[in-house]
Amino acid sequence: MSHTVGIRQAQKQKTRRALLDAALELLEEQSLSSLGLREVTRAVGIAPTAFYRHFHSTADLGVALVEEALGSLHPMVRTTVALADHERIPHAVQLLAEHVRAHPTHIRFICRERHGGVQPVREAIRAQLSRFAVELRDELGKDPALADWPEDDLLMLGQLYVDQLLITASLFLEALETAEGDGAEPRADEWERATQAATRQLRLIHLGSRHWLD
Amino acid sequence: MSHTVGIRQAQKQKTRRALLDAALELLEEQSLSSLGLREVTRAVGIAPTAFYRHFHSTADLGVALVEEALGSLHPMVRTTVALADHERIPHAVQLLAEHVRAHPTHIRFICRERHGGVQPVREAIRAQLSRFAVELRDELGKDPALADWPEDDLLMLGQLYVDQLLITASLFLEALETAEGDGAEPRADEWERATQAATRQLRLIHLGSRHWLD
DNA sequence: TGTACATCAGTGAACGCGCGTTCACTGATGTAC
DNA sequence: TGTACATCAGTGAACGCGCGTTCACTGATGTAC
Repeated sequence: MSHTVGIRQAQKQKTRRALLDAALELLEEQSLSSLGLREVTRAVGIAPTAFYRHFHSTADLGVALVEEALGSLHPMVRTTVALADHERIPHAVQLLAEHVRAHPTHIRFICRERHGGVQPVREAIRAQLSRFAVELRDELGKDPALADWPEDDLLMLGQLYVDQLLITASLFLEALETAEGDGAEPRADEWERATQAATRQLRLIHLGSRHWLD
Repeated sequence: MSHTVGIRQAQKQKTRRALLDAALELLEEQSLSSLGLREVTRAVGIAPTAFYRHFHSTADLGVALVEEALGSLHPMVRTTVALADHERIPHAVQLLAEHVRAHPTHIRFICRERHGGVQPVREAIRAQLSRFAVELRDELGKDPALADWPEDDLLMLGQLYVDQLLITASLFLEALETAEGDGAEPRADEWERATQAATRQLRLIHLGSRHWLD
């Protein structure tokens, strides 16, 4: 039997998790470039110097957050595009809405730091978004309706969708913020309006793609 | 004869300009939320305390930068949409490309702070972008091809174009950054590729709008 | 199983530094007569 | 035009504070025999 994780390693993982979570919460209200290492350790309840056992710097922590926030989303892209044409957009919007409600801090972090002041983090986000665009290109290429498209047109469409989905995510985020407190439900009509707007914009892009080669 | 500006007032304006310019340059490499008041005054060559004669805080300065960066663009929107259908997109892309080359710091600032860590600045940007969307809605409503559209569909289309133009602007910015030094020319093929991508994405949206009411 | 040593996550004191803000000031510019 | 006073953009010293980073350390966990 392969030995268990080890108490020491398990505890280290737990502290690392606490650092990431505390940072994510602090980043609700500020950018990474103004996030202090001491701020994070204070929130976790450990000495400032313990930070260095886990990350070189807050920028390093930021890169880890990018992988965490976007890494798990790749499977969702593939399964969504694999759906029948008319189910795709409602499904994507629904999935995104649920994801934003489940992980609002992740989404805000990505939106904020995509063009933020910390270069390695920007690069990490750009790399992840490129991956999404390429995956979309590959999946869309399997759609019979797009069979005749050249590869770079498909990539262009993929990028368009990725950017649009990010805009949609930030729209849902704004609807969440309109809610009174932090744990409060978003106003139902606000949420519905965001869903409608997102669906229509994606539908319009979809419609454009149907006539692209006319 | 109404008396001239006054030496004192002219000098104050000049210092204010210098503060805004210095801040804009410093914001190439960082976010507003980590920009220090002392950093800005040091770059200008005045005492830190003189800052308060012009702005309450760096957030306040940021709001002023928003008005400066976006305020002057409103006329451009109206004249572009007023063009004939087939000229609109090339003209818009061309205009945007020139604007990004002429004012890269402005564009980067807006992209960065749109979702950045300083709330009053986010609000100011959101307000300006809403104005653009409304202006686009009004101008697009005059287009015979969109005559039958309900107002809120037109607004949705306006928002889609605003967001897309911002994405395009940041695409041009990235092409600029690929250039070796700061003053260097962007590589011609890089620039051309950005132009092509922008044109095609806008054309696809335009195409979608032509078939929206089918 | 027991012992002796190695590892290493987290500690706590100390450092030099730049920050935002206060305050009383200076001296050129503006204004009233 | 000349004088006496008011205004106010910019100064410079001083403050308390939190920052990132260093360093030698502790003591629980891991490992070799």
